[in-house]
Amino acid sequence: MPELPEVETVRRGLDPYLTGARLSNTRLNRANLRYPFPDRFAERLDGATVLGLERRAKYILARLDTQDIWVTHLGMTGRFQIDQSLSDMANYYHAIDPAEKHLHFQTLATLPNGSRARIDYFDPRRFGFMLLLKPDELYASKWYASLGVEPLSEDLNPAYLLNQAKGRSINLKALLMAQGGIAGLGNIYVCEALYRARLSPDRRAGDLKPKQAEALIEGIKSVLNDAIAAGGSSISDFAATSGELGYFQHRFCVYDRKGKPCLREDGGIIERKVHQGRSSFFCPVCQK
DNA sequence: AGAGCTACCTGAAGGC
DNA sequence: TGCCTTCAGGTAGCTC
Repeated sequence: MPELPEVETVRRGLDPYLTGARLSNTRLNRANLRYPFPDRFAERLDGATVLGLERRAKYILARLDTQDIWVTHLGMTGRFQIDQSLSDMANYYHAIDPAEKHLHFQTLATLPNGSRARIDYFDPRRFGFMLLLKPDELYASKWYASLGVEPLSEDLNPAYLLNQAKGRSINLKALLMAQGGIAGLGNIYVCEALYRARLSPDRRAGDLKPKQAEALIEGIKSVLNDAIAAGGSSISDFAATSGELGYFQHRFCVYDRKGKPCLREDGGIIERKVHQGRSSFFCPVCQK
């Protein structure tokens, strides 16, 4: 599900309910997702107030007034859902019936004006995870420190990309997928960005020319911005916190379009090829 | 350094 | 109807 646009869509959906809210009644329905939940997780969330919600790459960071930072990664199938229809505490918890066997985490967010929302986290494959860290623990952690630049920031520019690509023999698909260079792109948006730049995923990174780097930067930023504006891409099971689906999936030019015609006048038939174990989709005619 | 494979886990879809 | 295989938005770890 979630690459940067989907994670940003989730962050924006949660923000009005979580920022400024006091957490309570946190409940875990199992001991682990990808990793075990943090020690005393529910106890440490309960009573805390969320100061703000941020996104870094594909991570959602909730800063708490307890100095803890509540980190969530959605993995492949993680999904937050908000329920504001709480008439009384008796219906606070979902009944855990078979249809909701993937509901792993719940917390109650109460804003200063008294309005309440229950925040539910579902994750069928459980590749997602939650952490609770002090700021210095976060900044010192290997995974956080190794994240590359934010693609929508000024930090991602042609000079940076050329420097990343310089002398590398990996292909462009691998270069863009690596979270240590540019953080937040995933399989879909890498495919789409390469298409927008008319560059083949197989092209050797070290051969990238300045003009091509500019086109690639433009492709990356434009596809991410377009996808965020569309509320992300809903394929299979992604939905915003409101349950609404994104609609960028209807605007894919290459992803999951194997055998279909390229949308460009000078294009061919979209092909699928595996790079590093992940499907790449591209037009062999207009992407060189 | 980089490619390829495995693992984590469930569910959907397609072939027969 | 089932049974089997393949594939899926991510990341980490291992070998060669």
